[in-house]
Amino acid sequence: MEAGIQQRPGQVPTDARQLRSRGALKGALLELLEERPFDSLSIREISARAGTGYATFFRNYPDKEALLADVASEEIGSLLAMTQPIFRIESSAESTQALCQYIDTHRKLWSALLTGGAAGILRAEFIQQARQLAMGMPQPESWLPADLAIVYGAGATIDLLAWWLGQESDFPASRIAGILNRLIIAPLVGDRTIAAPAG
Amino acid sequence: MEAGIQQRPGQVPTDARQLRSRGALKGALLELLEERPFDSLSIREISARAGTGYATFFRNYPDKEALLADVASEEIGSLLAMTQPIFRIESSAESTQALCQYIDTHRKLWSALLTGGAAGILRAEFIQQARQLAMGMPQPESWLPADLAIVYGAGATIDLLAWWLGQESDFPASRIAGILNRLIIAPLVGDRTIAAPAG
Amino acid sequence: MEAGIQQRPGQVPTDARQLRSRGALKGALLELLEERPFDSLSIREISARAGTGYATFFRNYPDKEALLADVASEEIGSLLAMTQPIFRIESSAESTQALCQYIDTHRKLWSALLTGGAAGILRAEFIQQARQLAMGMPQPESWLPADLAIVYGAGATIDLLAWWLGQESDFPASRIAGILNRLIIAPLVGDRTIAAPAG
Amino acid sequence: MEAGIQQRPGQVPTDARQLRSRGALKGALLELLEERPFDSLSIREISARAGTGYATFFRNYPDKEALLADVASEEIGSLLAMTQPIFRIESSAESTQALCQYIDTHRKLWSALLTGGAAGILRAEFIQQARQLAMGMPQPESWLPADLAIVYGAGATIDLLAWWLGQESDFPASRIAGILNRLIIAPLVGDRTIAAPAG
DNA sequence: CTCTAATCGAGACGGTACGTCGCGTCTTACG
DNA sequence: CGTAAGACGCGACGTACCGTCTCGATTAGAG
Repeated sequence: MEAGIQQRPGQVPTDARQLRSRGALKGALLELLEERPFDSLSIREISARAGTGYATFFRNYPDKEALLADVASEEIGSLLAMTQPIFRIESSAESTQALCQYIDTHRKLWSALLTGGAAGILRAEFIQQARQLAMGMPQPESWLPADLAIVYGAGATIDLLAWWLGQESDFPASRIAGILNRLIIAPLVGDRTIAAPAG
Repeated sequence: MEAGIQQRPGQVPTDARQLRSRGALKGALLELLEERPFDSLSIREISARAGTGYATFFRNYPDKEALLADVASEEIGSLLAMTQPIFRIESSAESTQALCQYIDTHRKLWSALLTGGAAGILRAEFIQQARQLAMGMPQPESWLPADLAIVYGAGATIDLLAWWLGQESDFPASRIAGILNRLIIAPLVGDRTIAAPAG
Repeated sequence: MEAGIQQRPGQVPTDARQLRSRGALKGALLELLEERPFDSLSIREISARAGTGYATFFRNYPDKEALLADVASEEIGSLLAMTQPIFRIESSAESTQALCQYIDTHRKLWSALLTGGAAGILRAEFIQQARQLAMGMPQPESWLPADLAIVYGAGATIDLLAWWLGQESDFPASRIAGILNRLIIAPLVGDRTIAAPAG
Repeated sequence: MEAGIQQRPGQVPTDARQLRSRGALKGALLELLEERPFDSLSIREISARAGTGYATFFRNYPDKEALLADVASEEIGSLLAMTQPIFRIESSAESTQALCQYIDTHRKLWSALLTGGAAGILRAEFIQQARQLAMGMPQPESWLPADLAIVYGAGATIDLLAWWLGQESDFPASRIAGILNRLIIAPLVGDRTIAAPAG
């Protein structure tokens, strides 16, 4: 019988064919996301673009969302790898700068990921990876539940970036980084020197 | 000739039958939202629950989202009517208190609205009404684009409330109001007395 | 909800749309049967030929076989209406003549019905109608169970006709009628004058 | 190179592994036939039951029907070997007796073979072997085309046996043999002494 | 208080995507 | 290094829902 997913979720398959299929599907999704919003894509369409059989999709992912989550997981991984120490006080300014620069460089991809039906899944994936990162970090502030700090920090960052990417006018990455720092990061880490640099 | 919607959008119908139909549909949606997430509801199901004919749905709303937007618009209207002066510095503490109290009182409803596929539309509706409210208010801060202030304020508030409603443990409304105030409102209005009440 | 068949099986619908759909489907099936064997036809293909939506097929018939049974039922009805008294001794010769003539006239249709995967359903439908007809008739012979008489008579007749229609050479209907009479009918009704006309 | 069938159809393989595979497949089919109708069996299922690889099936048979034909051919061979002289006048009574006895002894197997989707292939296989047997025999009767005699004789016999095996009540083999003799064999061979034993 | 037209229920229809299944081929990875 | 396991492309299946449509039957509100 060949029903169901052969690989456990989160497990990279070893079979070269599966690797090829998944790669093709991920690539096709990224391509299509730059053309149309996520919701409007059908599995048939993604499979066709990937040059893969329709049923093969289900051999690798239970649904469209799982594929997006896979893609999102990778992209967010790249993003966070670049901006790891974002929550450390001493370097948050540099981190937010790096993050916004990275997004700006891959603006088209991230526009696709953050606008359209994909945002929800991206947010969830971002929060999850943030949780992973936060495990070894100290409790930020007593008045703020740790989990809320993560959910809020990740969610608000996503919102801010989505707003940025959705604007017509051209805000430079540095300005957005500054806002991100002052509006979101600073209140989280309790650093007053950021909140009022001019003071 | 009964094609299309008889009433212009945003226009309340005068015919008693239409009023009854819309009321029944809104009620049915609210009922069902407390049972299952929005995405999983079908128009057929909502119509059946409302005791209304299937086609009648389309005589009143173009799609499922429009009905949700209608419901959301009303609920958010009630919410904001109760907490109007939230962005005025002198009364933000009281406003956030009132807001969280209101949500807590209608906890079940707002859980349904903010968790499940409905959140996106709620957020959009909330932002739109926030924009209306903000029209007569002064530009908050120069470093922060006005529209971003609204989008961020509304979005982050929604996120915070959604996190709260999704928690198992019982955070009192007052504590959430405090966090809301310090984490979101204060950085927006630039009031340092909130961000560091002990200072 | 619109799942399932709205009309009880064997019940002719009153809705004009359903009548039209069923008629179109039956016609399409008959057309296609003259082109390719029944097994190789897909529901999609029949629907397309009928100019009817794919899902509409299932609104009217549970599967391909049911549609064939419907068509078969009608055709066999016409056939038997023409040859009712086939099992009455005094007129069996005339009846078999009429039957074979009728088949010969509609040779193409009956070739399609009796060759290809359709034969099994045709046989079943024929047996069922034969059972109906036989209800008011006397027990034929004690050595022969009544039900077997029907099953055998109907089945063997179908086989004979199928053989005839599958032949290249041109047997006249009258000859087949004679064989049918002598080989199948006579042993059933126990008439020796048919079995040995020369005796 | 494993494309295509290594053995010509009708050719018994010499390779021990192929012999083992085919045997296992035939055995598995026979087992499964006693559980569910032929149509509902899948090649995957038969292979699994046989303990053989899925692809191995195709190395030995082009499709499911070919395997059934192989099985059927053997079983019919055994059957006919036991009842060879069925069409010889002088011994038809004994032959039909033997045939029905044999079927009765292997009732379960033959029930499976004659009821369910397998009947068609069995009928074809039976007719083919009957044609082989009939090659050396004289033209039975001038009014009856020789090929029709075979097709009809084989088909009607199959029908009669299928009816018998499908009955709830317990007809003894001898009675069925009598009916077979009188209803089918006698008209074919033109023996009036069978058709009316009491006369 | 009547009559006319809008609205209603019911539900069939053409479409489209879903997720499952089985086929027959072809590639892998293992023994 | 040969063979089982099984992934693949293909395509049909039957289901679900969408949004449109055609029916009477009912009912509201203008005259």
